[in-house]
Amino acid sequence: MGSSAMALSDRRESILQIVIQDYIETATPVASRHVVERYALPTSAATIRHEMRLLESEGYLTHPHTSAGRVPSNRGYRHFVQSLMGHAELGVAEQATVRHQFFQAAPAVDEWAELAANVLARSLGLLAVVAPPQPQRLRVRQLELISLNDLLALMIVVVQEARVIRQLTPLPAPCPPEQLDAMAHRLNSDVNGHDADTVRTVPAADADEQAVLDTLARVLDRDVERSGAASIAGLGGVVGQPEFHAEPERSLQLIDLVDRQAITELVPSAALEEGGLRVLIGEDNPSDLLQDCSLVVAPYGAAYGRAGYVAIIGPTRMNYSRSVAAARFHSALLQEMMDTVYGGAA
Amino acid sequence: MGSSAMALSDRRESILQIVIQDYIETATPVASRHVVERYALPTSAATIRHEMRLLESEGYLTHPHTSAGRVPSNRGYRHFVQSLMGHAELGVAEQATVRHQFFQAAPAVDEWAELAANVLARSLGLLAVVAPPQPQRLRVRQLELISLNDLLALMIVVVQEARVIRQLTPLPAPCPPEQLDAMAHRLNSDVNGHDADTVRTVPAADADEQAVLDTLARVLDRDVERSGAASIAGLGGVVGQPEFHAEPERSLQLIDLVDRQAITELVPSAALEEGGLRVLIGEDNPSDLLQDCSLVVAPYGAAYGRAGYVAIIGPTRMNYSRSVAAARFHSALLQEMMDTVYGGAA
DNA sequence: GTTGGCACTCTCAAGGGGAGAGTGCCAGCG
DNA sequence: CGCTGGCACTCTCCCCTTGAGAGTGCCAAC
Repeated sequence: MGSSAMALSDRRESILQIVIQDYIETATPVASRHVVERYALPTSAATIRHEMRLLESEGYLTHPHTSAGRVPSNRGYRHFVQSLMGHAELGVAEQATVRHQFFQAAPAVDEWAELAANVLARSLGLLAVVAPPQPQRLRVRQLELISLNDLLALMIVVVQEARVIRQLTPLPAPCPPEQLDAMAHRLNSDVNGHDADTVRTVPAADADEQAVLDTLARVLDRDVERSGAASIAGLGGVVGQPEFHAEPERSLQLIDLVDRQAITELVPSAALEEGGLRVLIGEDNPSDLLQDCSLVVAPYGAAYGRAGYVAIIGPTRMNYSRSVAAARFHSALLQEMMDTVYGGAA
Repeated sequence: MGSSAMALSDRRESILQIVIQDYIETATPVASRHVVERYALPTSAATIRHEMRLLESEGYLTHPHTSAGRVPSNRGYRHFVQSLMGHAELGVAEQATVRHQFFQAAPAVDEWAELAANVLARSLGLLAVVAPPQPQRLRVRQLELISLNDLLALMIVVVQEARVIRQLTPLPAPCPPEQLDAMAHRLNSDVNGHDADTVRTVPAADADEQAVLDTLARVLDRDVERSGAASIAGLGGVVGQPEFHAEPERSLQLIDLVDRQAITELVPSAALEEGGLRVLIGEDNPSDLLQDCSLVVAPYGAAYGRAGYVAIIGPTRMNYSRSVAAARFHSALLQEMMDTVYGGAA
């Protein structure tokens, strides 16, 4: 495995960087001759071969077979991400466009997550998973009751955790629209800021009010479970990558996971705890499915419960620089959106 | 092409039925010997071969190549669907389970569509697309304004067409919560029952009110476009089918279409106009992508605008009996749900 | 009308070069 | 002492061939 402590010489580092960037771009093993020609290096192919050999003996590169060019190993990618890739930012114009789209969208975390996933998937061509934060409890911000008929009301609850909940509520006693309106007004001050538990302690004036409060409490409980359905986009882009072409079963597994909304299982919760952006490469990932894949995770919204995250999944050969920049930008934007719109109440 | 008018003999019909059912089940061309053995027919393989040859000359069966068994042609499938397959219904227990799930869900067409797509995809193992009806216009039923801060309000619009719209609204002049509340109350009677066009004619008392009305009108217009985002599920099941294994590019196209939410384009609007359930087989379909696929479409909710639909997409080799039964059941259920919950207002 | 027999056709999987691509190493050179 | 050109070596990939297997189509007989 070579001496992992020894620093790489400058030239060797830049060769490593070239090999990785070229491989990221072309998806084919990169040959010594290709390197000198394309990058107009002042050395011969033989010299590059020599350096590549050393890089391989130190574990940064591999060899699919004897007569193939070099391919970055996971260790190579890791070094690249830590030291070689630099720190890119999204272009100003792109930032502005995305920001604009967000302020156009309906003001709910789920919508933002959906939008973020779509934008990320499209701009990176990779799989994007965006999960809203999971509140531990939901607190009422505003309660509305809309009469559908005398015995059925539509309840709308805006909660402080950036969600709007809708629920049908049967009424035990007939209740005309105006009366329902009055009830909503009355209850609003009683339940404002309350969570499921404290809503249960609010006294009710009559049977209808009791029914509404019961439903409200139940719904607050239920939505804690249900909330945070992650948005997923970009499946087409990722299974179109050459690494998936070779192994159709892997593609199928991935498709199935996405279809069943179960890729969230692939994002290890440990990655969220530190709070910073993380890059998991190859075997860092818990699942076999992602052995040749990398995962970029950026958490956000920890103040609103269990943190949500922006995750990018793609082959280890992904463009880390862009992915990291995009994930960082979107997580920050989501955080900002939540703070602006719902922050005052958190 | 043989005499299309001539009726098939009883024996030939039952051989056709056996071949189609066997092929649906096994996905491999069915050989004459296989038929006599598996179904214990009182004739020899040679006789079956003879009949198959006639069925082929009449266009009901085909031949992948000289030494392969028979495969149903599109015409064969069509005949099967029309005359041979019978009329199945979903099991009572299954009906009850699904019904229960629907009444548990949040009361909005989009949620129901999502649920229906998931249930269908899971139970059939095929691609399910469920689109809510598209209203021609949205009419306000109730308007709520929630103050986020002095310059930003959260607008919630309940419309008569079974939807709840949320939108952020910047306010030109600072407006404290109580004042906003009063404005909502005042506006509510002005806009109730109005659509985008008539909302624009409502006079505003001040700049903030104008801003709110503008946003409202814009949002009503925008959501007419946006509404009816179809729910899609079951991609995993369908690309796992053997017919897609052979052609990865086709799978990719399909995945991409699903990913971009664009499969709705594959459902020809002509199929919705008659109002009844339709089965489109192979070249009946407008898109090249579905050449070896069939589409089962069941419209619903035409009373609420342009009709929504329940669509099942799978290889022509799909289980038509189950697909048709399931599509019929779900479209009826969706219709029923809409009528129960929003019917009074339509 | 039905049947067994048989020749015929086509697919599919396995095996065998030949071309091409790259490396590893070495001897020589600045 | 590091760099370079040269060259043998290895491995993949593609094409071709070959043989086994599967099913049919047809025919002559019942």
